[in-house]
Amino acid sequence: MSFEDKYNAHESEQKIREFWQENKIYEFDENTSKITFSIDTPPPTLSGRMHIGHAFSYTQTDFVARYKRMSGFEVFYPFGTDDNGLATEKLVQKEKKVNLRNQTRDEAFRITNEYIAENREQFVQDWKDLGISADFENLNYSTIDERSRKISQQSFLDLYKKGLIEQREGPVAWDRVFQTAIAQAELEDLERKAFLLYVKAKIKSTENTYLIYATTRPELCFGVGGVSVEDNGEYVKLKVANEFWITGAATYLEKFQDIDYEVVEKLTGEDLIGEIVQIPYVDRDVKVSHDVAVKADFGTGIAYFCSYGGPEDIEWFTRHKTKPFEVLAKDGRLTKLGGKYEGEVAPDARSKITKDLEADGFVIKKEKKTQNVNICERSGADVEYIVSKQWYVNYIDKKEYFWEMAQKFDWTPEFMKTRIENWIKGLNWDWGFSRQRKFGIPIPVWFDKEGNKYFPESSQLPVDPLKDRPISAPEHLELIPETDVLDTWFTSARTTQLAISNVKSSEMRDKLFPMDLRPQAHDIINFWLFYSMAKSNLLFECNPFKKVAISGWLLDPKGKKMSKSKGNTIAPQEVVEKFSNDALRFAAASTKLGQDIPYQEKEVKTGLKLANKLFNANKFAAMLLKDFKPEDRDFKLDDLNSIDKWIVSKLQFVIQQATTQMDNYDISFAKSTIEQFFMSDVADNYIEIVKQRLWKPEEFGIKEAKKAQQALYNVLYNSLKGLAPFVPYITEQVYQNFYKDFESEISVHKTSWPKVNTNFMNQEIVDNGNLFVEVVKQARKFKAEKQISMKEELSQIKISCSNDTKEFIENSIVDLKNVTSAQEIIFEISEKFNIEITQ
RNA sequence: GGCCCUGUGGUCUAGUGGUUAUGACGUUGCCCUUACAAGGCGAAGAUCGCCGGUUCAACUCCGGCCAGGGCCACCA
Repeated sequence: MSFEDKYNAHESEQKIREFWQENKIYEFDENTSKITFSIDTPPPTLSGRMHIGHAFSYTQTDFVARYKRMSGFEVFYPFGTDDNGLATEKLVQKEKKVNLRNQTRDEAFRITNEYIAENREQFVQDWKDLGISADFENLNYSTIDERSRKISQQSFLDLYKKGLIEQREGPVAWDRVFQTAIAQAELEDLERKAFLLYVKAKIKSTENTYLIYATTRPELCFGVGGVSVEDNGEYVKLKVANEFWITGAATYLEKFQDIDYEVVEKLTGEDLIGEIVQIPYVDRDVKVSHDVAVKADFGTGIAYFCSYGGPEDIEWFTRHKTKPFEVLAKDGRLTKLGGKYEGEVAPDARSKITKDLEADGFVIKKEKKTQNVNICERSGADVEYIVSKQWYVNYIDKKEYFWEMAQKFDWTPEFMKTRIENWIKGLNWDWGFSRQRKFGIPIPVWFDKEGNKYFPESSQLPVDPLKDRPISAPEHLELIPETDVLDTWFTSARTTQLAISNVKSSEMRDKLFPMDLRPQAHDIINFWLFYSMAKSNLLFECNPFKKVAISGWLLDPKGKKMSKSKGNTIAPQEVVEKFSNDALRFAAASTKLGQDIPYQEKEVKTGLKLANKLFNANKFAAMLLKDFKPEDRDFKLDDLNSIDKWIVSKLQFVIQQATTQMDNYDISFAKSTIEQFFMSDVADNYIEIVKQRLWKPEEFGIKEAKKAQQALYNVLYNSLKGLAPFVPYITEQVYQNFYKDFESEISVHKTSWPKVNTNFMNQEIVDNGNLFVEVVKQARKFKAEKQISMKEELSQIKISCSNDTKEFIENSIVDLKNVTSAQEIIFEISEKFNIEITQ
């Protein structure tokens, strides 16, 4: 192949991609003797198309994969899709025009998997286009496919056998729209306005005396479990008209400014404990008690707890050994306990009861307040806490162990470790993993009439309890199937095993686990990362991967979060259309791991520039190396002229530095180390300096030209290999056009990462060469300032330098004269380096 | 409220005790120099968020403050 006139990125990338596919360049060889490097690639949700944040984070992983491959590892680089969740369910329903909830599970799986099979190729194409070097053909999975269901259900059985799983009744965070339990991690914060009502509750034992409590959830009063005060706290009794109000001593001045009152008595919490109060509309006695959560100087110093206003209330009930009341049903509506408000959803009941309380004179004050409430991430409804029977992985007592194991990961960047630390240390709940949804992987359990549990044999997995029976159960026994499904994280926490299950050789499977690298974005540290490590540690007492590399978010050019609703998203497909895949990858290579960075189109532009430069410099080299032979690749440093030695020697330092940077996952640094060497030292300087010697061997000598050819081939080829992980298309194109005639590998991506040749490393040569280049720069500057052409001749350049430098420069004096067009170059021995130019 | 990250020319960014403070984009002058006009070679442009401290020496270390972003928690 040879070089076209101009580099056409789109055409070229298309052809190169086909070439890779035909030749299976990135296929994983499970019979390899090489050391493996395994990557737990995040499976994207099969929906819509790849977004630009994906483009950046996946390429960042790809740089590592390609580097490792070139460094001699057999890279295990799978690519699955996460199709187990609501997003997929919605998508399939929309595209297939079916309601999956009306189907049997088997049918729902069949339809979904059919959809995935039909669309996977197209969906994954964006990643392939980007040059992600995963083994898409052999190492794939879907989190809803049969293998995945089997693995998920097996891990349920394993955890159960270990005694870590339990089904129990208890309060759970609840999504009333989807009518399912949800996890701590599925909550989202929402800031909004709410009314804080100050309500009076009559003390039964004393006439006209009331406790004042405040609440934002008046509709939950029917679930009141008690009223609490702080036992040692100070309270006051106020006389208001002909009533007596009891409230906190520290705050009444501020709270009741608008009210005409008179302080009649000072009290402590002790004085109130044991009293019976009447909460408006609640026809049940409520006792006043002490509770640690109540502070006399906060609010009114008096609080009621209901089932359930929030997690705090749940603990409150536990502390007081009080049985909760079922005020809200699973659809989020008030039960018959709610009296006249029965059937209303909480927000509606709230506004109605507020009006009633006000009308009946129970509200003494109404405060508008900004509050942060938890809403369900998926439905957007207020989170309610209700009592129901759920399945749990009991791990709350293992927080310390988890934190210990989390510290064993090799974190990049290091500070992301504190995220998981905060999360683990702040965990309050066991892992409630059952979901009351139809679409999902079923929990593999049956019950008999007495409530005994029956489990399937491993050999029959995956099962659907709704249609299957456990082999072990007596034939005529009547069994009731469990209808709940597993939380999606229960499945995606095992992506390592899912990916590895593609491998046939069990020996190889063992080698691949734990995986070497888990790349992921920081927003799911508390989900995917945490659940993955928790589950692996519960099952095997080991971490599922060794290194964690956390990528940042890609923000819009102004540094704001991209979102569809804001309309500030950028489609990677359009960027590629405008520039190229290499260019987009280059931009991704410019960002530091773990940092949120704004998208800068100029970086993409710079990437295209680099690709053009690679094309042109190598096209030029191909012309000048017409008579170059494979055996010419070998040379000794001493065979070369001094400026040739310079570029070859400098290359060694560059390789050394870039290799260290890659090993430390300092990807953007490695990229710019090589890029700068190639752009500045090789293209701008070295090639310019030796151009004439290469062009005119008849004038400057065949032997002299050969030296430059040898150095040029060496530095260009190694630069090409060093840039191959970042811009795989253009480097492959150039390799196919030229280097393939000299090298044995079929693809540049099968060649090895540049190695440092210590015989070529010489700091003195590099220093002197840099001074040589300085002379060139000064001459250019001189001409630029005089506004004359670069071709214009200079009569003399006088260089003041050390004797060593003089000898170095003199050895390449012909090149210096050529590049500066100086007629005469004279030297003066001096400690201080200086250049004088005469026109 | 606790914790984490960030603050360097117009914009983005490198820089972990001594540098003429890096590079890119943008701006600008010259040049169609036999690879490259989606180019080449130059130039201009930064009191390194603010205030203190440590030090012979601070963009760099320490403390405080300010600003932006994030995580977690609280939320009667």
